[in-house]
Amino acid sequence: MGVAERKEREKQKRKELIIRAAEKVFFSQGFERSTMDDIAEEAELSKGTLYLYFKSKEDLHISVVHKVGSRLKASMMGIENLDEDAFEKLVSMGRATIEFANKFPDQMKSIMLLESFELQQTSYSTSQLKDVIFKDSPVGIVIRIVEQGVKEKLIRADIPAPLIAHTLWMQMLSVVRFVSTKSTLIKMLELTPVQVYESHFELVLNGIRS
Amino acid sequence: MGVAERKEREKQKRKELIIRAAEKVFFSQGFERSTMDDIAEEAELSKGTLYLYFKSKEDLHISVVHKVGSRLKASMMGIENLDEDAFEKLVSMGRATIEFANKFPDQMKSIMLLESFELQQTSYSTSQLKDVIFKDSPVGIVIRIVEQGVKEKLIRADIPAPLIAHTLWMQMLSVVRFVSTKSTLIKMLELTPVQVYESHFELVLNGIRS
Amino acid sequence: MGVAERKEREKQKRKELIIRAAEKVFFSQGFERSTMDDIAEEAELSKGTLYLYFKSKEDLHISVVHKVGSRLKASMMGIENLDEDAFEKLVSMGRATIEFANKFPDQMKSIMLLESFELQQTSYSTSQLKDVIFKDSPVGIVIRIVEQGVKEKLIRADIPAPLIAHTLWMQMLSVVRFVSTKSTLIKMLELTPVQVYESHFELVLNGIRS
Amino acid sequence: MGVAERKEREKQKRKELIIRAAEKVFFSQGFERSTMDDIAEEAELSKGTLYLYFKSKEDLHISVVHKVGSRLKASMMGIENLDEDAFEKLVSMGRATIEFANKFPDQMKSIMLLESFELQQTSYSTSQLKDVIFKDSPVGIVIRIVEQGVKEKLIRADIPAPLIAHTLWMQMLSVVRFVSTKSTLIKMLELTPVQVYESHFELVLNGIRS
DNA sequence: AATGAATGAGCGTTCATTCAT
DNA sequence: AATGAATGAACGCTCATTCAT
Repeated sequence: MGVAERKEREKQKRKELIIRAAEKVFFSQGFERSTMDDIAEEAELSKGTLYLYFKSKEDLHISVVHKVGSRLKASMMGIENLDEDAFEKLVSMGRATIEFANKFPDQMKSIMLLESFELQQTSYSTSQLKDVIFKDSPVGIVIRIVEQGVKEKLIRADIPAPLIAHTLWMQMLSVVRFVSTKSTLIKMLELTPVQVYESHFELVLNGIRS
Repeated sequence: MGVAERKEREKQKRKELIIRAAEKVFFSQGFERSTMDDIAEEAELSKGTLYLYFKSKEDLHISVVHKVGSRLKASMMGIENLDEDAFEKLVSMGRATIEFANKFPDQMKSIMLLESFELQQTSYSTSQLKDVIFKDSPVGIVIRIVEQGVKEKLIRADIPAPLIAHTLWMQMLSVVRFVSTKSTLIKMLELTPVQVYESHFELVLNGIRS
Repeated sequence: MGVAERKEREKQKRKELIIRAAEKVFFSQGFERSTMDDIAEEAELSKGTLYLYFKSKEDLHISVVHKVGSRLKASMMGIENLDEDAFEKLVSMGRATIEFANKFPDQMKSIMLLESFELQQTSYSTSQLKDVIFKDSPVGIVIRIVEQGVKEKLIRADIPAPLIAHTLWMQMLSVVRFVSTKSTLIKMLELTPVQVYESHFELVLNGIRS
Repeated sequence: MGVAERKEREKQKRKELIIRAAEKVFFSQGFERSTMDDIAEEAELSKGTLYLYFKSKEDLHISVVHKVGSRLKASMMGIENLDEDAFEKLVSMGRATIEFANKFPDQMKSIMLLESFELQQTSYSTSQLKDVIFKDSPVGIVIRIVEQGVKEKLIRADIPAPLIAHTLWMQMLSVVRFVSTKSTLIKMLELTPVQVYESHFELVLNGIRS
């Protein structure tokens, strides 16, 4: 019986291996420009093998997105249940996001790309991808924190919590994008990413204070 | 030389014609999924002719992006010279952007896509595209307005003007993206895009006030 | 104007050329085992060019079948209007078929294959092919000749003309198949194809005499 | 040795099992479109196992054909030794064939397909398949019956018995093909298959009568 | 200048076959 | 003996690009 179990585990490992290879390739070349050959080579497997684990390039793509999304979400799991007020939690989430972006820059990029996916006239599977990203998006957590903040009378109640939450999240992605994109500019201004992040928090949180 | 001139003008007209056709096609199907055949048909020219004016599909793509960028910039040209204070000008720019987004949603999408293009280490021409978008980005105008605001003592001087300007511009794109992406959500919250935009202005402008 | 015409004619020639190449390949290897590469090589064209003239391998296949069918039918066109009685016409048709089979053995093979196509569990386009072959099948002519024969009181009226016609046609294919398939056997029996054909006519025509 | 024997028997059983599975799959999807995976699944064995018993897909195909052929032949074994004259025996064989075609339409189709296989210069194994089908074809039995008929002075002696036999058999296949192929036509003519078969017998047997 | 026929490299996917376990 | 994971050579089809006219 240990055999069947180990086999299963090995199979999962292979799947992970392929997803990791696909991640690398997708992120470095974009989905459309990535070929199954590229991925196979990166994974050091034959192309046919990929199809043993994923039924199509698209299926593999979805798995990659899913994986990335759940990784981010996981890194935020704890925050919601901390013994902090809403503002502290929002800052914690921000820091967790930044940490994630530093640790896994490629994956953060993919998240930002995905969240603006509808911008591209994407063919086939946008709806599926949206589902995936929506289910795994941290925005759900943010909504609940904002609701808590409204209850605590810390956050203004005149704007619906979900709107506030989405705005916060989008602005969060905004800074991250800025820092990762315009690093040269930041250096030229003799600033550090940390300073940029901190002033961002100050500005936006101030904006929502009740 | 009149002849040579007219020839030149005709050539430019043809180029414009092709760019317009390409725009339509790229925006309706995405770059990768658009074929030179599609564009040729839309332009009512033969495929070979396209290569007389653009040396590759990529070259045509860059031209389209360039065109779109300069169109947005043009729509903001006047604002800088208005007899308004910095805050009024920033609001004017915001409104101009929103108007542009309403009038040419596809082109606005392409701008947002481009501004986050560097997220993908996209293959071939990212550096060229960056140049294009940077040169044409309205952020240059915003920088000058913020500098004016600092001089007017309306805007806080403790953060470098370019940083403020970039932040403002990124957040601007952020709301536009939000409105265009999450329109269903906005309806569900019984809000209108205008309300979303107005509260955005209030929040971010308040943040930078000196 | 002559230019456009000539172009059109050239285009038709190319189509013919491809069809002829495809014929060769399909008949020598069977449809499924023939590849577009094979056909392209036989036609001395690039694979892409084939798709300029035929939208798929299947489309090309149908064209080939069509061509072959109409070639056979054409070779029988005159017979129906001869000044002969039904029996003489049937013999004429038989001879025309044999002549065709001698002149274009590959194409005759394809006709026989097609007429029994429903035997194979053919996928996709059997219905289209059936239409093609039915429309072009000489059986239509045979039916009209048998009807004439019934009117002339030469052919028995107790069996419906179409049934007789189909039987005749199927038996005709039967001998052709026999001669082409079992030529060694025929030689061993010290017979000639002609003798086999003649005794066939005698037997089957005798059977339908009124 | 009992052990070795049982092993051998078991091996044969497995082979039979696989052939039966392959039969199902080949007949329901056609040879080219059937995959070893399909067959393995139908046999409830792993794909690798198939290669333990058959060295290739083609080898398996040949075995299937062989099996079908011998099944038909078996169903006619008894007839040759009946106490009937040649004509009665020929009718018996015809009826046996029809019965077989009714009971195993798919297998009958495959026989007919095979008998006209040489029409396609099919690739690989035609020669092997020919051997198989020739060895197992009921035509051998027919030849002996016709020879008996000649001796009995029932059947004309001016045409070599093998030629008559082959003609009869080919025409037999012809009707079966007709009935199975043109069933709609037969219904339209308000006929039954039985009537078609009976008139066939009448016609062809009459033709060979001495 | 303009055409459009021709090209050929490349793509996602399939599947007969092999081989380590 | 049996497995099933892995392979890799094809396949049908697409499309950016070239080039003779």
